[in-house]
Amino acid sequence: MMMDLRRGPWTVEEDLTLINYIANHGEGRWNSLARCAGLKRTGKSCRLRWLNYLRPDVRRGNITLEEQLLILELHSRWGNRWSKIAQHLPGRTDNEIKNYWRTRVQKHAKQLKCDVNSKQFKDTMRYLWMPRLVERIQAAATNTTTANVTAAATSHDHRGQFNNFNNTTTTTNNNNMINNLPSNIIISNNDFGGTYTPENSSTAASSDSFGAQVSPVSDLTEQYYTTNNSTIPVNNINNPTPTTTNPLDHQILIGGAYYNPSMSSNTSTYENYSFNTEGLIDDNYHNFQASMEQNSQYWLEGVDNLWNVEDMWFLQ
DNA sequence: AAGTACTTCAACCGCGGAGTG
DNA sequence: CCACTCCGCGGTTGAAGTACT
Repeated sequence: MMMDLRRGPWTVEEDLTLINYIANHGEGRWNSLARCAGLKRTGKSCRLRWLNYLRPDVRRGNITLEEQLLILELHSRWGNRWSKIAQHLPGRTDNEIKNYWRTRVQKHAKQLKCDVNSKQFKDTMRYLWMPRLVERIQAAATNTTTANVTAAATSHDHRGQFNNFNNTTTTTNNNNMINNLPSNIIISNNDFGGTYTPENSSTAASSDSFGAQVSPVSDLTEQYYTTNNSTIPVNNINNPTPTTTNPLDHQILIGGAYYNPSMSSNTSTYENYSFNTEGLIDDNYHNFQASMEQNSQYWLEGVDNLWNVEDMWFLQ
């Protein structure tokens, strides 16, 4: 029989009912859960409400710089695989990341009058946006060790009204946030001289943890060896020539600059690149900057209304 | 102050895959 | 196999909030 099902925003009472039911019976089997709990909602709706909102470990508040960096990085690898990306951002939901991408990233692309998938926009992200994010993360980490991130409840947040769970202020040390980056994104202030140790890299790619900077991060970094100070594509250990075509497969971040072999000329071998001790800058990066200057009028016009106040660091 | 445009994000929808009988 | 149900994912919508004129 088809009982009348509710739709639209959830009420406090419905939230309470769902929370209490799951506290007593656990989650899963959503259709029967909805029925047994007496909720006039579809199982789907209950699942969504729980996973995206009521779940105790859902992380609220603004997307941090580190999370932004991660989203850009992971999206460049996996595209719109939101749930997969979300797995690497503890407490964030696929919905939230998807919303972030659509409202922020796609907006910027639109304002630049280019497609998010275009090379132009990807280069902008890779050579300007992401390095700048890294710089800001570094700056934040060195400027203060007491900076806190507070997860603020929104006006839609019912949870604080009826229980104590998840109402603690989330306080995160910036150094810890940096440690939470995946190990193939290394923030480093020095040169390319990280010591490669095979035993560190090994095949033990079993952990999804972001904490260990000396071990590969599962499927993200199968092709990487990671050291304390640098991340080196496996291809480059004994063979200087990249063997895959995905530019990001070979992207290395050292000294706050992205090194991306495949951004270079047709003869993209690693020998083409020069490293320095301040940061690793390749010829392409210079070329890109040069072309940016050449097109400064275009870019500045675009950039002028491209970034909101929060993003004004971009211009400096 | 009021009207309008824009932004955000919670929630919905359709689809495809997995499981089951 | 086939039919059916359930679940999870990605795309989309629209209400509420905010900014702008």
